[in-house]
Formats: sequence, structure tokens, C-alpha cells
Amino acid sequence: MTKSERTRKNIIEKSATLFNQKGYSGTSLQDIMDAASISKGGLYGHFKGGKEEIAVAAFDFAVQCVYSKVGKRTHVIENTVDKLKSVLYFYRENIFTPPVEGGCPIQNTSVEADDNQPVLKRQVIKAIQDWHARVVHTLKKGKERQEIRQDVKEEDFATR
Amino acid sequence: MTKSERTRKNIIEKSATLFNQKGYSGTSLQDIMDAASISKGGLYGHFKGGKEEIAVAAFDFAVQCVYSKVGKRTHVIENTVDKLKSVLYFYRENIFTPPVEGGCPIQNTSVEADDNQPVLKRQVIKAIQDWHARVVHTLKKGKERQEIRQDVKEEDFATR
DNA sequence: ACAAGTTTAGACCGATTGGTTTATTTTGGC
DNA sequence: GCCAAAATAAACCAATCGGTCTAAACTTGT
Repeated sequence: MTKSERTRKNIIEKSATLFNQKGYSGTSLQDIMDAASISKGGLYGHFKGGKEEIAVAAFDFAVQCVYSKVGKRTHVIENTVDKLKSVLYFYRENIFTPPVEGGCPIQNTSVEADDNQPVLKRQVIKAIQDWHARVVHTLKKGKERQEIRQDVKEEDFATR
Repeated sequence: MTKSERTRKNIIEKSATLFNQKGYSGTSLQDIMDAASISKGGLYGHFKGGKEEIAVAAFDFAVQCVYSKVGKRTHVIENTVDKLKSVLYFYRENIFTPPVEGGCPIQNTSVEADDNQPVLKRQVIKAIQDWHARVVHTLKKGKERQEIRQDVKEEDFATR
């Protein structure tokens, strides 16, 4: 991994924590500069799109980070019902020690980006839809394996 | 109600919506000025403590607003279990049409005020504790009425 | 209707915001 | 070890931030 790739990754990781804790408008470029130990020029060298582009990359990273941690727990579980349960357990266990400091990035970002930040909003919506699709997929597999009752409506269940 | 009381109330109501939708740092005094149709001087006439004092009053108002709406639903229900259930139903029903635009003020505020805003944070904590106490109280009454199993631990249940 | 007391608008302040640019250093392929 | 390319620091910018203050416009009790 080249030097600049490492720097870029560091910016994303550090800013992901900041955005998750303080929100988009609550996080200034100065905060990111301090956290990542880089100057403003360095920031724009990696993200010519400015703050927004950094937030987008950071959100992607945060979601990916949660996915991977959840995935490690679920993919070793065979039974479909247990698999879904383990997701809930994961969230319950990690309320006070989240994968990314500050809590669930999807929830946190969705709270603030409701109006205001159209780009981030679209990203949050996409993340939720993606999550939704995963649950639907898991449910369908569960039916095939006869572990889920046939009359369960995947879409409705996933929405909840 | 005197004129200035009405103005003050208007500021609180309008800013409560703003804070709930855009967060504390996402809401500028200019936003409030526009929404409440008042100048900066007028704002500081009513709230010499500035933005923070407005946010505190707005949060109080928002919480009170939710309480009153929930209360209207629950206080007509006799059975304790049904009463607790009705609270959950209330939240489910009002996901898309919340009492205060923007969703649950306690959740929204807690997400942002984690670090950052110590005053707001204390207020959120107080609101959560208050809510917690209400549930405990309801559970205790339920035990007296023999509607709740005696081995239920009020504190633990309320926390969840 | 008038005077005392409030409430208001708006200019003003320094600090900070996100963003741009330029000059300098560092990196990495050759 | 050299040199083009990339990364960086820091000065700089206009805009906006939260906050203060004063003079004018208002309520309101009498």
C-alpha cells in the first residue's frame, strides 16, 4: 500500500468516527485536520469534493465496517432463525461498544441528513435498502430450508 | 396571553421543529429567525442565553409535546400490560407522522449531543431517566393489581 | 392619552466556517 | 540518484457563524 493510500485511509477512518459522533454539520474541517494530523491542503489533495466527499467516503467505510463485524457473527450460523436472532444479539451486545465509535452510522446519519444533505441522504437510503434486501434474501433461503413458515411475507418482516 | 408570551411560544415551537430536523449545530440562528419571523435582537430579548437556551426550551417543549400525546392514549387504558403495549403501538403508528416533525426528539438529540453539548446532554439524560421512572412506576402498579408477574424486575424491564 | 418599561430591528463584532491557490516538499518509477 | 508527479503546508478568501449593543418601535398600566 502506497503512502498516499495509507494517508487517505487514515483520513477516512478518523473522520468516520468524528462524523458518527458529532454529525455532519457538527464536524468541521478543522476537526478532521486535527484528528488525522493533516493540513487543509492535504485534505483537498485526497478529496477534491471537500467535506461532502469525505463524509460520503467515511459513511461508506463505517457501514462496511459494521457489515463485516456483523457478518463474522452470522455467517457461521446455519439455521436461518438463529442467524436473524444473532443480528439482534449483536446490536444489543454492542450498544456500549460499537464497531464505529458513536453508535450505528446508518441511524446517526439518517437523523441529521433527513433534509439538508441530499447526497448523504441518498446514501443512507441506499444503505437501508441494501440492509432490507439482505434480510429478504435470508428469509427466502430460510423458506427453502423449511426453517421459516411459508406464510411469512419477506418484505413486511424485513421492513420491521 | 400577552404578546411577548405568544412570541416566545412561537419561537420555541418553530425552533423545536428545526432542531429536531437539522440538529443543534445544523440549525443556525438565521434559520430560527426566518422560521419564527423575528430578528436576532428579538431572539436575544426572549433568550438572553442565546442559542443554547433556545435549544433547551425547544427540547423541553418537544418532549412535553410527545408526553402529552402518548398520555392521551395510555391514561384511558386500565390494564397495565395493555397500557405498556399501547405505548409501543403509539410509536409504531407515528413513525411517519410524529408529534414533532423530525421524529423522536429524545433519540434525535441524544445522537448529536453525545459529546459536544453538555447542557443538552444532561437534559436528554434527565428525559430518559424520567421516562424510565415512569415505566418502573407503571410496572409497580401492575404488580399490585396482579397484572404483572411478581418475578419481573422493574428496573431491568424498563431499561430495555 | 401618556409615560415607563419591553420588545424589536439591524448594524456591528471577532471568530470560524468551507473552500481555493501557490509554493514547497516528498514520493516513487526509472 | 534523478526528475516528473503527487502530496503537503500555509496564506488567503468570502461567507457565515453566534453573540452584543443601541436606538427606535412598540405594549401596557394608569
